[in-house]
Amino acid sequence: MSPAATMTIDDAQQRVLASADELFYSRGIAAVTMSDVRDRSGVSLRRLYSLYPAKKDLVAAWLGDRHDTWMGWFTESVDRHASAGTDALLATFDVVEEWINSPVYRGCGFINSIAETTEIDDRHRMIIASHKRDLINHLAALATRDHPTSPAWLPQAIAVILDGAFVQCAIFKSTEPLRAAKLAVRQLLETTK
Amino acid sequence: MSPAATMTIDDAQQRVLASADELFYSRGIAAVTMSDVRDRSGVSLRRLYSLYPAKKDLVAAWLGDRHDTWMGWFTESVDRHASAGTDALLATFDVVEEWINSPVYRGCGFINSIAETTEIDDRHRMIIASHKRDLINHLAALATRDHPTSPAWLPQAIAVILDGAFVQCAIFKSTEPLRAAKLAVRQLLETTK
DNA sequence: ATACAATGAGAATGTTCCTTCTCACACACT
DNA sequence: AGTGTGTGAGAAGGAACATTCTCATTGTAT
Repeated sequence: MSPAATMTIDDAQQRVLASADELFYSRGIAAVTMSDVRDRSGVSLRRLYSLYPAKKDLVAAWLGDRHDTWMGWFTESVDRHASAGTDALLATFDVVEEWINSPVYRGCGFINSIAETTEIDDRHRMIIASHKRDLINHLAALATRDHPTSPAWLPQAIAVILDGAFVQCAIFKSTEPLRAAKLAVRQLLETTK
Repeated sequence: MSPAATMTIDDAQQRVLASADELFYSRGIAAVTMSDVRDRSGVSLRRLYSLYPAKKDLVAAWLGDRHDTWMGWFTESVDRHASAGTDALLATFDVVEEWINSPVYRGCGFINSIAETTEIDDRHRMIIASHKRDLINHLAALATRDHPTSPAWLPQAIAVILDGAFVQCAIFKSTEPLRAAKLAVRQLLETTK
């Protein structure tokens, strides 16, 4: 009944998703071939296609997986900084700075992906929009908790500022845009306290 | 001596650049073939390749051309709004709102392009970074003129906010992010006056 | 009118994929 | 040990596309 396998289904799936993340994020979707994913994951093309019937299915799985991973990392890191005394909304900038400073940083994978029109369809766009919506919602929860008198537009504005910083730090290969962004948010928080 | 031509060189170049802009901006670079550019411009493949020896050369010409066009449109529109009495830095959001509301809006062409890793090389990345740098410099000039006591980070922060709004308005197909962004900038300007 | 040089139209070339298929092997169960 | 199903390796099929090439045509200068 159980299939002869040098690797369990779950194991293969995990390896594929991990490889897909490294490849798609660092090179972009179009620049990664299914053979590249096979080479890095060690999962044969046959198995790869039995897990994900087409590249677009793998891309969708990757986006979903990256959303889970990224949001998990982000919320936990912000919590950690916030419990260390930093204002939670300001802490988002410290958290993001670590990411942007890492050598693998290449902008926001979701923003990058949506520009790859030959690789992305409406299902993918939906996942990307949900990701950004979830980020806004999380910022809104932090604002409600720590800045109860702040204006309703603040979480959306901070999300805009974060996305702008993701983009500009990638374009300029610098964290200067992020620092300006943080100063702006600090000012907003001080004057809406 | 002068070549037999149904179209002058300048005319062909202009038609190619106009077509390239419509196609590359609306569909993305990878999704546009050289034959698409020929079909829309009416300039034969042979001529197209004599003007631009490779697709990447056409892409570079397009990016340069779009920078000129976009910055020209932007600075003039902001001037117009500002001379009508609106604060120049705030006016940038009204100007941008017109663009984002237009049916062709598909985000910032430069931000979109840089994510198309198979189509973009270092020369292109340089043009894109220059474009963003020029935008920041223009905002800095407006700030110096109209908000002489504003902090040094303000122009960079506004540029970050604009880029974030470009991105989020494209992802959500909505101007809501832009409105939140404008409110944030209004607040920044009021509190740093 | 004639010959030349450049051009347009689009066929041909070469490459790069995604996806499917073949074949020989390995494991599971008898 | 024997049989059958599932699998890995990688070849094969088919499509898309950048770029080059062919050939008939057109405009130009004599």
